[in-house]
Amino acid sequence: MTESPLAAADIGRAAASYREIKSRIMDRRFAPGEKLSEVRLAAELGVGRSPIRTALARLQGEGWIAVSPQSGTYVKGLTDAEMNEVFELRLILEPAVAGLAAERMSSEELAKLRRAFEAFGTEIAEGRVEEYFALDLQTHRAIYSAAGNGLIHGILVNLLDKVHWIQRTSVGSPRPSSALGEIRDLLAALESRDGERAAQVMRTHILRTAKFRNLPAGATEAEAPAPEAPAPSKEKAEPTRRRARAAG
Amino acid sequence: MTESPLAAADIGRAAASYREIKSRIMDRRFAPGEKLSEVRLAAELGVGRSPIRTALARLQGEGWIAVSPQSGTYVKGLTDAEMNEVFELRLILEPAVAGLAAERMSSEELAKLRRAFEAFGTEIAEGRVEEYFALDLQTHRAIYSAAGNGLIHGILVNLLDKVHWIQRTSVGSPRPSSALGEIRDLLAALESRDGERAAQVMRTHILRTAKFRNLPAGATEAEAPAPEAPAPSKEKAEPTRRRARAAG
DNA sequence: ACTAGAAAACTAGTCATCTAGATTTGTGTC
DNA sequence: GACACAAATCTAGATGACTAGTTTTCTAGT
Repeated sequence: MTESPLAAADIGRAAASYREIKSRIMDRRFAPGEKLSEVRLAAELGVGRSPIRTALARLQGEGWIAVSPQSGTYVKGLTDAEMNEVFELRLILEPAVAGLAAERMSSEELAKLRRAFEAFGTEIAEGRVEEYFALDLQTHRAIYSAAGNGLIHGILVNLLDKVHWIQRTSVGSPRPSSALGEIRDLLAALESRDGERAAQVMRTHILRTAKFRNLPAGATEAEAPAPEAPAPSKEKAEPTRRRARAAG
Repeated sequence: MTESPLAAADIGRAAASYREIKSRIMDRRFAPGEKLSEVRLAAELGVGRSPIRTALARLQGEGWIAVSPQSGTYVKGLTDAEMNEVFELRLILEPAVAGLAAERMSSEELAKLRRAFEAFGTEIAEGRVEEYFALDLQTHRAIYSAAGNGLIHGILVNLLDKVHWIQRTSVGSPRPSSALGEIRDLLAALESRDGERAAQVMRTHILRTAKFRNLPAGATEAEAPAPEAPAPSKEKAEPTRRRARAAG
């Protein structure tokens, strides 16, 4: 029943399955530690097992799930250590990419970013948090593209998804209006075509973002105490006990 | 006939197929532009199509092949632009990772690298080029591991495979004994626990490596004039005409 | 009630088969 | 010979059946 969310739109059932499953992981309808049965997913999405397997293989490659042969497929949450790894990688790549973008971004693209920034206003009002996130996302993505390196672009886009997941996982995260100033500085650096400065501003921006993510650390602890992924190793793992399906 | 190179050793047929296919791509038994039929691979490796598909999906994710639905799977060579992308990414990541490694590498691991270096000798004699490459590889891998970031480690290991492929693709590459001095400097920087210096030395090392790679540019042009990959895009591509199998 | 062990259920891995679409080949026409 | 069109062939995509292994559940024995 329910519905058939993916009727092989026009991208193939495997790609559609990938999108749907990843989407559910991203918004935590599939929580970390949850078991994903191929047959159940196939039935639920109205496709055979093959496209599901293709989708899961890709998700595994991107680090979203872990497969234990003959046992089960589990949603892999990021441990604190892995979150730090993501942060560390961003801190290396993003400033460098911002530096490249300062030299390579087209004036048109830059003007577009500037317009989007001006349109936003001067502070992050109550209900406009999502809007700010969108602006931030647009800025980062534009920088990734402008750097003109497809390899790095792919890595960063995937990384940004993980950051997004982390943000949704952690506490609602306070974000002061000063964050807008960071984007303003970033734009200014890009417009001045000063790679060094753009890199430095980006570095600061990411450090601040992480600071507002890290402080929960023991405060809100949303729901599950410590589900996490059940050891991606081929060894005898200890998969968390099968949990009742959250989704209706 | 031939043989059955992978009898599902102990890692599963899919993983074995992945290794074998990637190995053949790496040493150019599967050349860029060559068409890889799933059924042919399956027959050749003595497995069904499913493990082949799993292996190909992974190789696709890593950028080694491109799949055109209902048309064919093609070995994806790296264009000059993509080689530059690899180089650019290395130039960003490796110095940063070397910096981390300088702070985090254990003294034992460091001593092991030192021993391997001392054992090599003072210059790269005639028949010892492969030996030098092994030393270089060992050093780089040790640094990747010592940085203690699994995410970056995975990226760099995959990247190193591409570098390896590029090296085998380009001209035999001249490598002067001065390259040994670079490794010596690198080790010294690591031993002094000076992250900044390690990063700078690594940066120089990579720049020199690239220099000796780039100079062919129009010299030896080994075999195929310009096979390359047939547009990974979903659009109407122009797959190179099926070529006779090179392997006997 | 509790443990041990057997049986049932469930899992991903693999295979053979079928399908839809792209490509190549063959053939007739001019 | 050159072109247009149709048929045959080859491709990856997808499916259902089956396998080997794990995990859970049931049951017998104490």
